[in-house]
Amino acid sequence: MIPRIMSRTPPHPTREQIELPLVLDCLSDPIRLAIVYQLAQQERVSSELCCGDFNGLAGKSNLTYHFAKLRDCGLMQTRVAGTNRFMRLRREDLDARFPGLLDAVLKSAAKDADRLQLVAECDVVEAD
Amino acid sequence: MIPRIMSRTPPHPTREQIELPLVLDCLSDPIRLAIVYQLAQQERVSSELCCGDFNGLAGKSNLTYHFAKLRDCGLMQTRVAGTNRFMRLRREDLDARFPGLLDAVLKSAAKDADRLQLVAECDVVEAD
DNA sequence: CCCTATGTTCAATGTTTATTGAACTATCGA
DNA sequence: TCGATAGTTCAATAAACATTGAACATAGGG
Repeated sequence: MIPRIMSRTPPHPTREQIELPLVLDCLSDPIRLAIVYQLAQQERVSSELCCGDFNGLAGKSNLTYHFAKLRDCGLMQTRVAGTNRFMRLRREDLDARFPGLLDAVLKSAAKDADRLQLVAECDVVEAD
Repeated sequence: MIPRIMSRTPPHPTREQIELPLVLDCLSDPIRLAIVYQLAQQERVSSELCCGDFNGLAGKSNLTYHFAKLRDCGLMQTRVAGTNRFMRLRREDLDARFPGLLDAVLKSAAKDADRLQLVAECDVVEAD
């Protein structure tokens, strides 16, 4: 049996490798849009969140799947710390690559927060 | 045998029915993004294009499929005129619903025009 | 050192998607 | 009225996608 390695930082695309269609496709999924939205709100505070902070959105293994997609398209970065993985938006890279895009999407999402069942700004607190 | 009707204007969503995830999903397909991009360039001129103007992008029946998706999500409008169907971007509705979004996507696409194999501004002329 | 918490991997599942080509509908002009 | 032109519909297909649960890996605390 080949042991599988899980403890290393997964690969991320470089800034230049970020592709518009992949980014848009990532953002088109309601769960991933909610993840990105939540990460964007966190930017004002500590800028990082860990997997468990999104448990309300889907099951654990399903979240892992969505995190991988968000990472692969360059929307977010994962940092491994002990048994936790901390994520943050790759805002600088996104803004450099596609100026105004992320903000336009986030503003649009905010406008439809109800419809999209997004967490309100003050709800972004850890659940017990 | 039930005769199928093809000559009536297909249904379009109202402005309020336009949904962010559907719009982003539509724009995430390279062929549809190219269609939208080309329609956006046409805005400066006659604002309308017909199906045949996109024949370079895919086969006819495949284009019909993509047009339907673009219509269903509210990105474009179809007007039936004789044996032609004229399309235009629903810019006003889009801008009202998600301010800045369409322009941000178009600007991002323009930046990657090469990578996305989009027609240059002056190339938007009918092929013989 | 074991137990628990955190998160990943993998295989299986059912759904949606994009793409074809062939058959069809509809309109226009000669 | 016939033929050409423009585009749609439908069925088939293969690929990609989202979701699940069970098994696993990893690190930290008693």
